[in-house]
Amino acid sequence: MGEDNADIQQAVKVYKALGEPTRLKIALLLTEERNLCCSDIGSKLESVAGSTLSHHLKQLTECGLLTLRKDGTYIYYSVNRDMAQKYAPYLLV
Amino acid sequence: MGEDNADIQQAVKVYKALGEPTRLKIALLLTEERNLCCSDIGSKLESVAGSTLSHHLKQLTECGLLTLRKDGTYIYYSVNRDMAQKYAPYLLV
DNA sequence: ATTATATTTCTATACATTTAGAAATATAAA
DNA sequence: TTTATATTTCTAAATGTATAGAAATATAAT
Repeated sequence: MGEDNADIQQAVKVYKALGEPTRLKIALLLTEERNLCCSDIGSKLESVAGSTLSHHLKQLTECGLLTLRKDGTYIYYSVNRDMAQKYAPYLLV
Repeated sequence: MGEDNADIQQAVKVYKALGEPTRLKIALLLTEERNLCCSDIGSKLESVAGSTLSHHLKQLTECGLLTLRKDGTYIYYSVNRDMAQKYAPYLLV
């Protein structure tokens, strides 16, 4: 196996993040359109509480799949395409 | 989004299956070496009960990532490379 | 300063998952 | 037919996750 333990743990985090419907939808949204903020994303999903959304975005960010850029009160999210390419190029279709 | 709902559900299943360390290790093992049976796999992992292993293999099979071939009392597992290619080519390294 | 908006953290609850022992099933070997 | 081996299903306990409301934080606008 060419994969060391750290890499496996990283992969588990990424796949765990994508293995939940709301989060996978968020990742797909952000692959299609970059620089969406939390409330943009919220308005594109059916009724998810802000606190729930925040929790999901944190998970997607912490595994490295999303990057963020702060601007004032807003936080703009985008997918990290290198990570998507490595672990789940399915997203990039 | 080019992905329809059924495809998203399928992808969620695959990523959920891979988002757990024991299952990801099983998938990596089976990418390296095809046609391993349940107990072969068990002996390559550190102390996992047979019932637990069976449960994990079921999940990996039900999402389509693994194929199986029965031979007598044994069941030989392999990765479905098309599925791996589509959702997680990371496995194929 | 006050108010409004965006997002997070805290807290609690409901739900799902992981785990393994024990019992069950299935096939093969003696 | 009895015994051994491989795997599954059942059951229960422990742990983890998703969810959202309420309170907190942070920035911007009035």
